[in-house]
Amino acid sequence: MATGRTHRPATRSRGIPEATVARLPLYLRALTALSERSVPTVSSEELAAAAGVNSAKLRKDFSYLGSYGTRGVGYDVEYLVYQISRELGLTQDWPVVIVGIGNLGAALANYGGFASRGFRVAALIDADPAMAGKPVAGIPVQHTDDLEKIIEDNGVSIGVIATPAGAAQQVCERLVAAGVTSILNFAPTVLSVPDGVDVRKVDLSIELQILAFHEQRKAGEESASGDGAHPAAAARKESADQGPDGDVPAVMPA
Amino acid sequence: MATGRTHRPATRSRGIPEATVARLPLYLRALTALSERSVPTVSSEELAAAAGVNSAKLRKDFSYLGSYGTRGVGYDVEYLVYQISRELGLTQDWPVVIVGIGNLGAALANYGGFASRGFRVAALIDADPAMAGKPVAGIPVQHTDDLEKIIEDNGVSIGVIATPAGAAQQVCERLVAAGVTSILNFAPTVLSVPDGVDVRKVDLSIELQILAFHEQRKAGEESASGDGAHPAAAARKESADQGPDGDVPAVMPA
DNA sequence: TGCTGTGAATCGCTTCACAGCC
DNA sequence: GGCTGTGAAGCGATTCACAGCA
Repeated sequence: MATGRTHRPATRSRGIPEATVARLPLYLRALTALSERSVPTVSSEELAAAAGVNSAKLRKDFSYLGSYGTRGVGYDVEYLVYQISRELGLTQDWPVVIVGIGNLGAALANYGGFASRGFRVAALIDADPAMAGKPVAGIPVQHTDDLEKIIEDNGVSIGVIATPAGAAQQVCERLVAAGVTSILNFAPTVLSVPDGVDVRKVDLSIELQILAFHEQRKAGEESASGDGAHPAAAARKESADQGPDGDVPAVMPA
Repeated sequence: MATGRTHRPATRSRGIPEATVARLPLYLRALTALSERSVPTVSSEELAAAAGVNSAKLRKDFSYLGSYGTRGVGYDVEYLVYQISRELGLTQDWPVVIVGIGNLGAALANYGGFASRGFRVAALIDADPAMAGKPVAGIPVQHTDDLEKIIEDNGVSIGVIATPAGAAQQVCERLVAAGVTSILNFAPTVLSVPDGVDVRKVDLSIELQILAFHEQRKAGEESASGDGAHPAAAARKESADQGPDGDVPAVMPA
């Protein structure tokens, strides 16, 4: 137990702010779309609009990576795609295991965006013996008993937990003991992990509760400002920050 | 219930920081677990540990809601559960529609945590005519053509988008035009919405990319500190901030 | 001229440390 | 003595505004 204040300046090593790291994937997606349309260059203004952030923030973000733009012109799309991919570590392939092949786990396994960029589903693992061998998304499900062997054989360092809440902590411990150092947790539980292991979580009901809070507030205000009333087609605004991204806390730092 | 409620929330629910709102669901979950175990009171220290945050932050968070604790003692569990639920708007029922009943949409529909607290799946909507009438999680899927009618008939103000990226913006516009003012977006796209509509997004591949960044960094450092090597059973640390929660940007404000 | 890159100002959240009350 | 509630300090992220360069 870490009682002794292990004060670590959070983001040590390379000085890219967490908030910036969390936005890089957004930029990358926007850039990839531009690349597919063979657009050669973009201005910070255009790219920011496509990524749903403001341009000053984007320029500041990029300034942490280096000086990849050209004054008076903008950014070379292909070059930026490469630089960001490299920065995010997507130029290599990351084998990933998914543990817990229920509804959600199966949906994740089938999710296309997985393989698309740098990630590969190396194995599916479930505790139900009846699932063993059954293929999901073309990959045979393996039993939890073999978890350690699977992790080691495939050199997996990223694990996805999609088990029920009750099983998550134990699965987490086995993953970590077997060598996994990054975990994406879909189970509605707080995971305890040793230093050096990163955890990110995705939780539907938390997101809904946050929306409900704001929804309730809207209902309470009701017609404070003059406009409002007709949300339909009219003015549209690029949402400044959608959801859990622009976030900061991100990962538990090593 | 009701121990020290001598005070009224002097600071009416105006200025609750987004970061605090994003943590309330976490506290609520921890408190609910305590409640089920019939624990009558908790200290900020204990509750903070259960929620995976630090105790000063928790106390500060609660101070925005009012003075619900008792000095020298702690917080009354039942009373706090009620206060936080009320603050989050969970004392009322929120009908929710899910649009896009593919793998993910179906998994969401089946997700238990949905109904558990304040939310009810009012309808499932899909563009595929072949899906129409087919029950998923006991609820018959309806066709997109009837989207507007469904929203209005059920008084839905929260929508979940689980469609492919290409369809998301259009679905979003129809939801908003029909009266939805909060959207949870699972499609990997930036949604444009009018002022007054909140959007939160959940994106698997973004989370993975953020993990990959840190993973790559770890591989680069390698052997900076002496220990390492045996991540197994030893020291375990309550992750300070797991994933997209402790976040701030949250919702696009009205 | 136009757009990037960045110091400086600002904002908001977190953390500290202790006063206040049980 | 113990634990909450909170002013104040600290810190990171955002935003501003403009210098610098193609």
